[in-house]
Amino acid sequence: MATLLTIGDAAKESGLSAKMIRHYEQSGLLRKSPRTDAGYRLYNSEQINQLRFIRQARNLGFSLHDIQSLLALWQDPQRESRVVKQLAQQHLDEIAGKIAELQHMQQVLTALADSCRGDGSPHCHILQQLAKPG
Amino acid sequence: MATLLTIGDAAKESGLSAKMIRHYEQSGLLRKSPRTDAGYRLYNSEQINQLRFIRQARNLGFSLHDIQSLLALWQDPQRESRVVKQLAQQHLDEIAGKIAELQHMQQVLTALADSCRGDGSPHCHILQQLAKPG
DNA sequence: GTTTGACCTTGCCATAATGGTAAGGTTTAG
DNA sequence: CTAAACCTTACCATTATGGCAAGGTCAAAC
Repeated sequence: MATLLTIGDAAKESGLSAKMIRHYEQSGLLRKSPRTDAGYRLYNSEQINQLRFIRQARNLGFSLHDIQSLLALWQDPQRESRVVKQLAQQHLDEIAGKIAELQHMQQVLTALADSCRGDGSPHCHILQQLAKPG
Repeated sequence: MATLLTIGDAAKESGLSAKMIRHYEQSGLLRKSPRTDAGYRLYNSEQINQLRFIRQARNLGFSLHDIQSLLALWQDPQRESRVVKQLAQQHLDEIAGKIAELQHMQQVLTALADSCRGDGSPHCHILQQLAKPG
């Protein structure tokens, strides 16, 4: 059965917002969807699957740019899994980089916060440290 | 000695870019700096210190919004260190949240990547998983 | 004294991904 | 027939930063 959903229902089905779906279409991530006579977008189950794919990739932190590649690979029966894995690995490297950066901030700031009494007095190592020229 | 620096030198001294300094001024983070007759901004050593303060806070990931508060606290001799510590703790919570989120992505994606052969064949668990309805 | 290069100025546009709002058309249920 | 709940487009906002362009200024070299 070729059930066709309007964008609101497609949003509910996919876990995206209608706003995002329109945005993805406009930015070329999705092909333009067919419309009713009144101009309402319609989505079939294949397109719903695409939307779900996008949502899951977003949940893994992939950029829309990367997702465009992932979608293309997904739809290419001739793809080499090497390419997909490479994309994933690249993204993992990025994630690891961000984690490291955040952990560094965490470490430094935790040390500072620990040495701040946090009471009613104005003395505070955090401000003191931020004010140091280093 | 009241050495006055132009914005380029202030940028070098502080580790910020001239663009950022102008932006900080325009967004109210910094007071409007005095100008030469020709309209060039001039910075004295106190303002250079402020710029350094901002850079260090940025390095710890504080938003410009938070930095505005930090600057105000820094310049208030009546501050209570409690307030500073609270700000820091709040930011630490945010950092921890982001780290957790990234680590979750890392974990899931690593598992997927590990189960992708990454060779010349089209078979790929990563795409398979992204395509699953869950 | 003029030229040249390195500065400075403002203003506008771009990024990434999303949300909000407004003004207006459509469909459906009462 | 009307009201609610949809849909449409278009524009603006967010966050922090970079880039570019058109034009003014300053210092040094010629």
